[in-house]
Amino acid sequence: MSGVRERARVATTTEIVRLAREQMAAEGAAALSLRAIARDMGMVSSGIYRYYASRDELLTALIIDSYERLGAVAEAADQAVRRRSDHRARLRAMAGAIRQFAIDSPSEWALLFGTPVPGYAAPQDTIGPATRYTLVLVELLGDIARSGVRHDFAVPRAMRADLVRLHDVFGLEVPAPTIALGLTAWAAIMGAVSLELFGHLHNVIDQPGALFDAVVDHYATVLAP
Amino acid sequence: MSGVRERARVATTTEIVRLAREQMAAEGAAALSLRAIARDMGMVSSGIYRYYASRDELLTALIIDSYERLGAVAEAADQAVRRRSDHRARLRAMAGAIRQFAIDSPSEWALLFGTPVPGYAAPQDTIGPATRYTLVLVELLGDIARSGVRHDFAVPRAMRADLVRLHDVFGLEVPAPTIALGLTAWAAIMGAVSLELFGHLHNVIDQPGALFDAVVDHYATVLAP
DNA sequence: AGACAAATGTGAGCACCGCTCTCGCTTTTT
DNA sequence: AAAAAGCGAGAGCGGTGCTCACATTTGTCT
Repeated sequence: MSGVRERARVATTTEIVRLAREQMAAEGAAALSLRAIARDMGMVSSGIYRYYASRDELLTALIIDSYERLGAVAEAADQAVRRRSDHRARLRAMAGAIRQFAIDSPSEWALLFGTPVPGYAAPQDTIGPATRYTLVLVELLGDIARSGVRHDFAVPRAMRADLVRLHDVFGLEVPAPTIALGLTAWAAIMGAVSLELFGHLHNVIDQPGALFDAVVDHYATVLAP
Repeated sequence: MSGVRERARVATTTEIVRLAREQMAAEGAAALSLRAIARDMGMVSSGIYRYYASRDELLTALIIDSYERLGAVAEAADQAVRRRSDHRARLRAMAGAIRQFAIDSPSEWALLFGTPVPGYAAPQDTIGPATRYTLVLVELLGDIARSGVRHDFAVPRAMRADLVRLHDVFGLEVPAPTIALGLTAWAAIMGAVSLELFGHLHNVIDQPGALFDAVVDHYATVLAP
């Protein structure tokens, strides 16, 4: 156990992932080529398949890794706000970190939130890491609720059962209107970042980041008055 | 002029687009294959290039067409609301039509708002049709403003210059806070639809459409109180 | 009506892709 | 020391976008 081979294997897989990220950053996620990675490693193309059984498997590994990193930056941004009761600052920090992640590595953002790769179905392994960054928002909503803030929002009928389930199964102690508004904020943040990143704002406004600012400002006042 | 040849050419290009849509619906936008289209038409693969010089050119044609259709459904939904002063109903109708478009043809939605195809840069031809569906929202915002509603929203600094430009260049007579909030609503709607369509809600809530409902409800009260 | 040119389709070919399989070689386990 | 498992090489299959020389069809102009 823990022989030369194992260490070599870890090194090889790490190198594959590194080259995959490099290639993804340069050419986009859909252009990821196992053959090119093998070529860069001085290996014959079939050798890659000893480490990743298919292109989808490598994609899954990259996706999980990206979700973890996104979760990590969101958590770090939230934790960096010293005054924990400054909920607006925490929302701004969290959302800003998510946007910065997208700007820093657009290919990763596209991998996570862009068009699903055709024929690729996200396996179970991804759903855990995928929810990590959303938990930061849920935590914040909990703190807002605990501070006594109550939101006046008529929760849509279709959402009520889900919120009851979240309460019963996950022990979520946040009022339904707060969660519902929080999910709305989540959608708006994700939408603003994606619209900005995918270039849909260039023909509307000159400073694409302004839409993000507006979204965050709006929800800062809505969620943490 | 207007000879047999021209009609045959139109028929062929139409057939190509039809088959492309079919294929896209079945396998996703990124899996679109010129060879497969040629095969379906009983033509040798190189023949396609007489009609579309490249895969990207065909994609551009599909994108423009999809933008036009999205714009058309949004316009139709808005126009179908008889009481023009019922701004909430118009917002719901417009947003609902956009969501329905996405659900009906997810591959088209992915083509417009998903990951940009790697190496593909949207040419100038697309920006006109691309803005058509947003004009429906802008029109609505104008009617809301003209009805006397004033929104209390601090427009982000980065957005002010853009809104001034929209006013000066396009003659947009809508107060800045209204436009800013409207753009926020736009981001939220797009985000909710994309999150739902790309399957990012399945692990959060059971009824993915509920988030969309919440978003629309929220902005109905915010924009048209 | 006939000549000419443009439009159209053909088939071979290039370079790439994901992926499979077999064959030796090496490291690890028994 | 023998058996097993892991690994890289190489050939090969079927697919892709795209180019090019060639033949054929078709519309137009003299």
